[in-house]
Amino acid sequence: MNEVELGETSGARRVRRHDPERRTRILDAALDVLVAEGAAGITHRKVAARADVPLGSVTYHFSSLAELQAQAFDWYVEQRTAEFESLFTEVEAREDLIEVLVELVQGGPSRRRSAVLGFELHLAALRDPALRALTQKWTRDSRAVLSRFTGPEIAGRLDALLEGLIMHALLATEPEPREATHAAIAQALPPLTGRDT
Amino acid sequence: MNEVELGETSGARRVRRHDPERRTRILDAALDVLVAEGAAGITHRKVAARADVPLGSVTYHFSSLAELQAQAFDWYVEQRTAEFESLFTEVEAREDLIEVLVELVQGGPSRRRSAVLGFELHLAALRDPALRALTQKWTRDSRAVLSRFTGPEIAGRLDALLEGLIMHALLATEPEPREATHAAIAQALPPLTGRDT
Amino acid sequence: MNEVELGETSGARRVRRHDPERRTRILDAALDVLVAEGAAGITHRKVAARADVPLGSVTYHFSSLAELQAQAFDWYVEQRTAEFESLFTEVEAREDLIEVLVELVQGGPSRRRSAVLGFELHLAALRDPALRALTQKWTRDSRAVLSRFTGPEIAGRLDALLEGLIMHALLATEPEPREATHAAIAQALPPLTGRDT
Amino acid sequence: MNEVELGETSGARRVRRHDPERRTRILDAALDVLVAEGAAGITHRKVAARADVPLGSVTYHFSSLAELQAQAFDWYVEQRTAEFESLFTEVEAREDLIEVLVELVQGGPSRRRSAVLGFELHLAALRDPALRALTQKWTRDSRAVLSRFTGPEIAGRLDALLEGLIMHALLATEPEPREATHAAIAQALPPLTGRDT
DNA sequence: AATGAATGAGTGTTCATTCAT
DNA sequence: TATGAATGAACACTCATTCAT
Repeated sequence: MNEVELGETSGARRVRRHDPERRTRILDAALDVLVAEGAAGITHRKVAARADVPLGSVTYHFSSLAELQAQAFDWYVEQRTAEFESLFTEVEAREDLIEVLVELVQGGPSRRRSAVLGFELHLAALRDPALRALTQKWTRDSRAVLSRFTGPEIAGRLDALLEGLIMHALLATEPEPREATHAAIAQALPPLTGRDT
Repeated sequence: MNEVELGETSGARRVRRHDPERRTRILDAALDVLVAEGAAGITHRKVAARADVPLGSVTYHFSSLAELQAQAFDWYVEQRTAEFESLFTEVEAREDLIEVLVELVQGGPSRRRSAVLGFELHLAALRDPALRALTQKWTRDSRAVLSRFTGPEIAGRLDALLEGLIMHALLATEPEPREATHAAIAQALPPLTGRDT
Repeated sequence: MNEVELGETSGARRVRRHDPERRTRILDAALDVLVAEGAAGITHRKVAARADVPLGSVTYHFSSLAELQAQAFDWYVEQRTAEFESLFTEVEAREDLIEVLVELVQGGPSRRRSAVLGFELHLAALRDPALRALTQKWTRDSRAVLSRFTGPEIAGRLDALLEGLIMHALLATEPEPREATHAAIAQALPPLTGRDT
Repeated sequence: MNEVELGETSGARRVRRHDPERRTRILDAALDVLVAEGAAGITHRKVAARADVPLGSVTYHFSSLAELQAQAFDWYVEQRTAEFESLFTEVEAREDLIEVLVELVQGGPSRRRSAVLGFELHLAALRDPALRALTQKWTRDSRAVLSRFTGPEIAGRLDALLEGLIMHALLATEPEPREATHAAIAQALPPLTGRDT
């Protein structure tokens, strides 16, 4: 809807005829660099190399490095929100919910990239008000999903708890026992309200 | 004798021949820069300017920027651990504990610097194993303090919850109501075990 | 069209948009610096200044200073080999050969640059195996040229003798008499074998 | 004679009561660095580290880096001249002389340090007139020693040849056969004149 | 006599960004 | 539309040298 092949007149992002996924490939590469080296390490050159595109291609598609970073975070949140939502499609009972959240926290290396990016975004947003709009929307969306099961108040607490648990899991040398995570989440989660019981 | 503490009128730097606190001043300056600009923004020059010492002085006292950063984080944790511990000296009943923790989360701009540095350290530690030793010791110490009131298991959950609440507080545009924070902490905190009831 | 070769009056640098010989100019400048200040004195900035290009241009064309030095030496050997070969095109008799070699040793300031660079290369090659490949090719080529007149064994000795004579000539405050050089070379050169007598 | 324990009044170098060999140890360390890294690599710090003395000790004993280098070369030539002279004490016949010189050229890694330093000095002297006085004295002395066996003219040629042979030996990946070196020297060496036949 | 602290100049290198093509 | 060449600012770091002690 907001992307047209031809005839665009506004200043909105163009779509290229050839290699239409180049933009996304660059964004993914930027996220890769972000995970690997942190916000300090992101440069046009590294992103270009990782995306396997010429240097000029990066500066062509993104008017500045800050813009590239911002759009990469946009893209990240977009993906992560969808993924987060999809986790709950089959949740029916309280125990299902707990199980999903435990998996979210414990989810091994596969979840690491995602988690690291989340914290990078949070920290970047501390200093960049433009990004703060994004984190707020993200938080709101996450809580909304949880709220469907818990009500808004519990959702907020749960969200904070998950954040802390994930950070600790990332930093721990040896993984927390699954039962401990389970107990922590269960304690925060009274009998479900919401669409089901 | 040839150096006067007071009466400096110009902004120009004085010759400081004997300056035994220079190291610490540089470390504090590094933390200031870290708060203001993040790990990405720390440079010898900015630190030197903030500490009001010549550039060469920073490289003289710290053999590399990584080393400076590491020692700054050490210094931060040392201070913060002491401060954290002192918060609990007068805690006697469950409600005291809750109150202290709510204050920790809500504590306004005065606590901002401290909190931001904590998250910067966490993020840096994700990539630097040397820093991970520091975060682990820090986490261990924090939990030990909490454990005196709650037992180890609850302490762990509580610590995670606090981490998440603080991050959300930092990012929120308008502060969470104090009651919400209170309720979240209270929920995580069963009747006290430990040295008192 | 918008750039004029002549008529530059100020020392200021012009914008040079299309400058296909820039690489070579940088290499020549590097050799100039090498002659003037030795391997110890070569820096990006000096080379840039001598080549009349911006600093960034040097680092753009050569990925490191070592690479610049290596390519400069390559370029030097390429030129010098050709020059060396051309010296012998008209040599027919033994006396012609001697005369050419005497000139090689005695050849005044015009030859100084070339000779100094040769020794710089030798010394650099002592520590850098990559350069050693270059000196070996160079030595092989030089000897091959001499061999056409003398056979390989004599060529080797002659080559060593010339090297020593040139070094001494460079270091002497007053030039060796031409006859002494002549005699030294003549002694090392038995009746010619090779393509002529 | 030129070094007194006490009561020095002139500006000449002092002798320290403690650690009287520190000066020489520093000079040897400087030569080590020179061999290892070339003239480009010599710094106060590296020399101090190699000599295992404090940084201040180097600047205390030598008023500048150039002075340190110059005195290191002095010290080198002094040692090498003595060593060179001693090589010939037992030379009686032409074949002895040849044998000594072949050994000089072929002498393996043990001679490498010495040879490298010789070329470093030559190259440095190309640009520093003060050092040129030293190289000239050195050359004169070497030739004088050879002259005792060969007469001055032959000594000069021989000296040049040796220089070239040594350089080639240093740069060659596989050593020249001993016979080739022998033949080269023998050819340059007519029946001996001098103190013996 | 001896040395560690200190500093400003200078190094190689990386980089965001601009621009001609 | 797309890109390689280009450049000036900034970076981390090294260093010779000075100086108080």
